[in-house]
This record gives sequence, C-alpha cells and structure tokens, in this order.
Amino acid sequence: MIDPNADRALFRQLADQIRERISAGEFEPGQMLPSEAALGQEYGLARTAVRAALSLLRAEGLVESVRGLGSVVRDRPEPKPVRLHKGDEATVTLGEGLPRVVVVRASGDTETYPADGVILRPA
Amino acid sequence: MIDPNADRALFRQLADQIRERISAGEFEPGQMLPSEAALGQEYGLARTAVRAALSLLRAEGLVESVRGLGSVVRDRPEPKPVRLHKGDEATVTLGEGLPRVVVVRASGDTETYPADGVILRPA
DNA sequence: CACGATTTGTCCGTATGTATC
DNA sequence: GGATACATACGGACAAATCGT
Repeated sequence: MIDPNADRALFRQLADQIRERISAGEFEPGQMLPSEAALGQEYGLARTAVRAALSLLRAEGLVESVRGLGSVVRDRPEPKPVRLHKGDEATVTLGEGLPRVVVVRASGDTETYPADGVILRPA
Repeated sequence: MIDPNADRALFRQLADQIRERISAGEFEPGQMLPSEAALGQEYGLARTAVRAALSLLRAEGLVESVRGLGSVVRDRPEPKPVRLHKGDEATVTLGEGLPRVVVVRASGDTETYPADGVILRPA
C-alpha cells in the first residue's frame, strides 16, 4: 500500500496506486473516483496529499476534476492520426489545463487537439 | 497589485504578476526569482498561495524550481524545426515535469524534445 | 570535512467559498 | 434548503538539497 518510510513522496505513491487501479480496470473511463475525503480516509492521508496526487493525474490527462461533483477517469480515445502536408506546422502550447497541439495549415487555418490525443505524421 | 475581492484566485493573480514581470524583463532567463518566502512577504500571501502560483508557471515552462536553491526563469530558445519524413511519427507524452515531444523515425530510432521547443514540419 | 543558513519539497490541520445534486 | 464535493487559502512543521564558511 502506502509506505510512509519509503523515499517516494506519499502523494506520489498514492498517484501510483490510483494509476494502477485505473489500468487494472477497477476505475473505468467516465466513472467517478472516490471523493478526496474518501481517498484520504482509505489511505490514511490528509486531503492535501490526496489533492496533490490528483493534481499529478490531471497533469497526465488521466483524470478530470469537477467542482461539486468529483473526479472522473478521463476517456482516452486512441490517439488520432493527423497528417501534416507541405507548408503545415505543428507546435505544442502549454498553459491552462492540458497541453494542446496546434496545427497551422499552409492555408492559414489552425486546428487544435488535446496533446495526448494525436499522432502526427507527414502526408 | 493583488485584489482579494477579485473573482480570480489569489495564486492566479500572483502568477499573472510574475508572468508580467518576466515578460517586462525585470526577471531575465537564467536569473533567480525571489524566494517563495520573499514573494509571500511582498504580496502578503501565504506560502501555499505562492507555491500554487509557481506551480502554474512551471507547468507553462516559464520557470524551473530546484530544491535548496530557488526558482529560475527558464531560458526558452526559439522553437527548433523538426522535420518529419515518410514513416516518421510524433506524439506528446505528458507526466512528470514538462511534456515532451517524442519522434519515432521510420528506422525505429526515437528522439525526444521539450514540447515547447520544437516546431514540427513535414519533410 | 563539518556546520549552519537558506530554499524548496512534503505533510498536516483547519477554515471558508462555491458549485452540484 | 441541505448535503456533498472540490477550490482556495491560511497556519505550522519537518525533511532534504544546496551553498558558503
């Protein structure tokens, strides 16, 4: 479970646990995670630690938190292929929320995608 | 400065302030930011709020923090063009620290770059 | 090499605000 | 209105890394 004496931070261990429970199928996409209070109770951690763990998982795009509702396992569709034609450019923008891939077409049109939802290929 | 009555969270306002001071050239790349304690003192905020603000800026790739040292303004080089040839693929990996762009060449070789340091173009 | 000062990292407890049901 | 749940913010505390003395 969680070892206070391990050299890995508690909130990282908790993130590991939740990550495993998700990949094990215990928590499925679209499904609610236990509340922060419940997770804290279950693992014997303060809510600050629980929130830090969830913050990590959010940065990984694994979960989303909605105020007044809870945290849900994010549905991660198979990365969608995006073709780059001559004159196209793709960059990654950081900042608010999940990073996004911005594709500027040769025509000047722009498209954006969740950064973990695309696989870029030359045309 | 910082308005406790604004709709915007205090730590977000602080992040805005620091962002402006960086883009204004008051803090230059490679230079140390004031310590968390100093920032808290200056803006009348608890360290939790200061750390939340710095966490935002780190996610944006604007600053880096080193334990025992402090936080430095990150040097953001001009995004470097990376050419995708036939059979190449590029994806973005989230997770620990800054997101990275992973390029898998047709040969099977892989290259990774800081996500905000590349501009992808078809060959 | 040892020691202390500084700074960030981690953790806890508590309180209040706000959105959802 | 009430219950639940996340967001924000404060305070304090100790650990760990770094640097200069």
